[in-house]
Amino acid sequence: MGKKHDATHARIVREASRLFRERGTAEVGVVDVMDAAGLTRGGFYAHFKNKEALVAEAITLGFDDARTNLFGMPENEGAAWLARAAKRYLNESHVDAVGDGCVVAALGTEMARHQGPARIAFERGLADIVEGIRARLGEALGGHKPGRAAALFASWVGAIQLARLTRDRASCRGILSAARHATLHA
Amino acid sequence: MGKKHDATHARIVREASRLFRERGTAEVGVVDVMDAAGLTRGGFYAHFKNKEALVAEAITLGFDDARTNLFGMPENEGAAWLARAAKRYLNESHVDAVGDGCVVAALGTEMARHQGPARIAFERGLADIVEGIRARLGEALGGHKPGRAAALFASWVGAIQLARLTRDRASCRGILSAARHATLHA
DNA sequence: TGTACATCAGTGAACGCGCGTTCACTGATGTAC
DNA sequence: TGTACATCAGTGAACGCGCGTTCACTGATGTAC
Repeated sequence: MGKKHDATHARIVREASRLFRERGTAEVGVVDVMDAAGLTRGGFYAHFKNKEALVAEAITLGFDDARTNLFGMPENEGAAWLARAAKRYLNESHVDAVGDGCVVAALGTEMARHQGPARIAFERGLADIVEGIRARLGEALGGHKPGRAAALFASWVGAIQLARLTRDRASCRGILSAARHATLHA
Repeated sequence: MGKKHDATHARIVREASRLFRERGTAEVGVVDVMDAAGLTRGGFYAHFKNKEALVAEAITLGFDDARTNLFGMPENEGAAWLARAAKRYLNESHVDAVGDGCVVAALGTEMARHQGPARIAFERGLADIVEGIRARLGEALGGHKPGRAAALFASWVGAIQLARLTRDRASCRGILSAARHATLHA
């Protein structure tokens, strides 16, 4: 496995991760991904066993992005972290940038039905996120209560999804604002 | 259009609504739906212009179910309604019964990417739900604040989705319990 | 009431198309001596 | 340094399959007289 091979592999996964979030794993074909990576269809199987393997890698990359977004800032615990993370997650540009946004908000419902490697990757990524939130909440913010971190994250995921289903821009902003408020005054 | 035609039509839509929620609109074919309704593929186009039209009707039926579940009980406003609705929505049987469960929790992310009649039907159904919640919350529970009802519903939708992505039963219960708690102590 | 015809509701074979996957191949890069 | 060969990375045509859709048809139900 040479350097060029690895670089190409990474490029395919990155394009796939973006396309899958934008249009769904079922709606985006192997050809679409290879086109986006500037390659032809045949080369795909020199990099992946099959499409399912690509979906799994693309999801893992998506969760890397999510961790960076949620945890990659100076504030790293307690109320300061929570306020900052809510701002970074619950905003209009996240609603618009589906391809670069949270993989749970983009693919959550279809992954809940999925089986196989991609589903495994998704569960692992989600568990990591929830654990990261739990640790940062600490006891003061209820991080020790079972399900608290997951339910908090769920409220963010749901808010982004509903905002994306709301064409009216003012309503969209209202949802985000109410979700932030609920997060910070719970 | 005779009575038999109408009854068959309704049966197709009911089976479709269940199958689409269970397995997704892209993953369920016209043949799957017709098989479930005890018919052959060819008859489909005597009832629907195309698959998209069926998806739209199935979604509308799904929202009918959702309204019945959320609003069809004696308690009809304020804290009493909220407590009862949270119990009916945020429970384990809802997590398990995907085909009979909330259409937003089942198809939310893929509908956010969808265009056309099905998307229109989805937006309308969702707006109805949110308006129903807003009205029942009243001023005392913040129903007059823009986005409050939508953000509340979003937290429920997200909780069901994350619970469905959590294999461990205890964690699943923890999410539901935390989401109920957050709803009632906001 | 009975007969003849029209409409209804659904059948099942066939179609075109797009998708995931395979495979023989080619030009570019690396290696041995 | 130059030559001969091996490996690498990707090409592009072809395949089988499943899906949405069409269509000529058939048996059952309804209607006119």
